[in-house]
Amino acid sequence: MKHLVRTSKNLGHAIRQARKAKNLTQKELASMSGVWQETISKIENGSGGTKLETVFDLIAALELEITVTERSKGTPDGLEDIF
Amino acid sequence: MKHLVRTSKNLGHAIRQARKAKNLTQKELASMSGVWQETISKIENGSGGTKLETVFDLIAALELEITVTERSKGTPDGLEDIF
DNA sequence: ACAATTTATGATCCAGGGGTCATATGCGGT
DNA sequence: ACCGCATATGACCCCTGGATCATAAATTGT
Repeated sequence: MKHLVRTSKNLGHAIRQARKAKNLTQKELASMSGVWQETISKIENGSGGTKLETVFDLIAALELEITVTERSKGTPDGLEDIF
Repeated sequence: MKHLVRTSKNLGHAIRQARKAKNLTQKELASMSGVWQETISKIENGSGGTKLETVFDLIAALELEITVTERSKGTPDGLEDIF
């Protein structure tokens, strides 16, 4: 699954989805990532202003990766989840 | 060009590279993105703690995109720039 | 419907980010 | 070596994110 992320809300969705896919509770993810459960809740719900490092911690714990590329020109291949 | 981003430093490199590729000065990028030149300087040099929104602003101005995917298992295809 | 677990909300505190301005340092061109 | 633009640094203030704790609300299982 590939998530195009343009907003905090997008990111929140991607993280929640990945967490659910691994059957983790926020609390579990919290203890694996070092990010508080309350903070995870806010992030998953797209509350903005999150710090990059916090995101990196979650991404790492969820075994995801972030890539930055040139914006795809043509028609997107339709397989991404774009929130 | 594809940048795997795990740290603020990675992000900084990706942004600087994209800016250079478009022949923009930090000041120009600043006025196009609404992010201060001084802040861009810090981000490009990998100073941590940046807020997500700031990054999104820069990414958008540079016509880049961020994607979140499952961490690639096997051998990376060797074509990415991994800082 | 209830109990237990999970998630959200609310408040407090503190550190640090980013806006802002001034200035210093760096660097390309001649 | 000098000049001008580019980038970096430093200081200040304000605001907000995240740690932390308590608790409310929602969800899940039986």
